[in-house]
Amino acid sequence: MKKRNSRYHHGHLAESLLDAVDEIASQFGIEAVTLRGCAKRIGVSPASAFRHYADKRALLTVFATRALNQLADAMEVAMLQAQEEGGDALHAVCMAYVRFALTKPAFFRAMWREEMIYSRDADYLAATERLAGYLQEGFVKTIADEDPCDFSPQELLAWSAVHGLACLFVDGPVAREKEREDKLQLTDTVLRQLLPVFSQ
Amino acid sequence: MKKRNSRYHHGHLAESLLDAVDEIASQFGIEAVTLRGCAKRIGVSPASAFRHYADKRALLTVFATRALNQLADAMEVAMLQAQEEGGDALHAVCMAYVRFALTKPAFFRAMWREEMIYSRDADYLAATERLAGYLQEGFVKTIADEDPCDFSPQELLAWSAVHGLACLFVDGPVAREKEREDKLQLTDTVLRQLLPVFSQ
DNA sequence: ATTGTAAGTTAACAGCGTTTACATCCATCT
DNA sequence: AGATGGATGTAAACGCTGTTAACTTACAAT
Repeated sequence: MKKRNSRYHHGHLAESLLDAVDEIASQFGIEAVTLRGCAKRIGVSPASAFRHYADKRALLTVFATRALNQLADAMEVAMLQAQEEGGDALHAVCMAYVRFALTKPAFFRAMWREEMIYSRDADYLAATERLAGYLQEGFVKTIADEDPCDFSPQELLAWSAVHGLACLFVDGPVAREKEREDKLQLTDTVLRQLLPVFSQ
Repeated sequence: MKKRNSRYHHGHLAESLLDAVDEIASQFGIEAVTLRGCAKRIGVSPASAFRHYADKRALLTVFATRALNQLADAMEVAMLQAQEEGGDALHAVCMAYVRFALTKPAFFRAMWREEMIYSRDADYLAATERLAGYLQEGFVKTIADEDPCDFSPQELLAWSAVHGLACLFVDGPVAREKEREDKLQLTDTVLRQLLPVFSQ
């Protein structure tokens, strides 16, 4: 399969670099991610990264895109499961959103750090749209959506609430000392406050 | 008043550094803020900053605290004005929140960038509590607050919604191409969706 | 076999945060 | 008024960063 005689060519450097970002960000936070550090972890020269990414920002953009898709995956799973069990799909998707932010805070931060990524990148934008799609999908059966691309006020409120809660948990002063499960419980309670908005 | 004979001692270096952060962040974003850059802008040696701040993170912490208090000031003004005019104080405070984020996005980002500041700093925490206070104040007349330090689900929902909307506008893909006024109009619409939550 | 190209290396650059040793000024005490 | 000590600024250096340019290696197609 792979020829390992010569160590000169790595073979999967682009992906390995992403994995290195993954590991360093998970351990030490996204601000601690360094091109040289990633290269060293893989056992490769610092300059080699530039054969695969235009600059550090491009690498972080791909990483953010990957993280977005991981979040979207989790939301999809939650949605399908809720639909199977006849539960509230929107609620399940929102809970998955916050759960991901609490489980992988560095990934969640990287997703939205506009100054660190190329936020106009096509793949990145596609990932955000996929994400938004799962949030909207909870509404299609209750509210007639005017424009599939744009958001209804209810949809935007749902996204804002869940995104704001995740951000306040991750970077803000809310429930800083509490356990993960307590935060999820709190999330559930807060989200239930939204029910009268959607069932009027 | 001030002796300007000798330029050796600056006199207001600590504040001037904060102003430099202010200007550079406003022009080029918070990620472009550099200790050396701030020092050069003031006309002072790079090392001088360390007489007043333990490290860069400490400087950014004070800057974030100042920004938090500026936001809290804006919220206070909005609240008082609404109370005078008999308007909805909570709505006014929330609108001020988003308006500040849109007007000074770099400041808003700096406030919540946990990895860039010492978020356990006493002054910083006091500023966040002051901020939270104005959001809670909109509730004191409608909902009996159990614990003034903790948040009720309604209060947390309000903060989450307004914070999430601000974050999505500033760093996210929502309404990226729209004008400031359109975003504020959208904010108003979204916030009005919350009314049934508080008036049941 | 030759050769072209993709993918790696090495060495260097300027700029960064930070520290250490030194210089200067100001306030205070005789 | 003169000495002195602490606060405040400077200069030079450290290792680290992202990035580039010139070079080398390995594979793939002719």
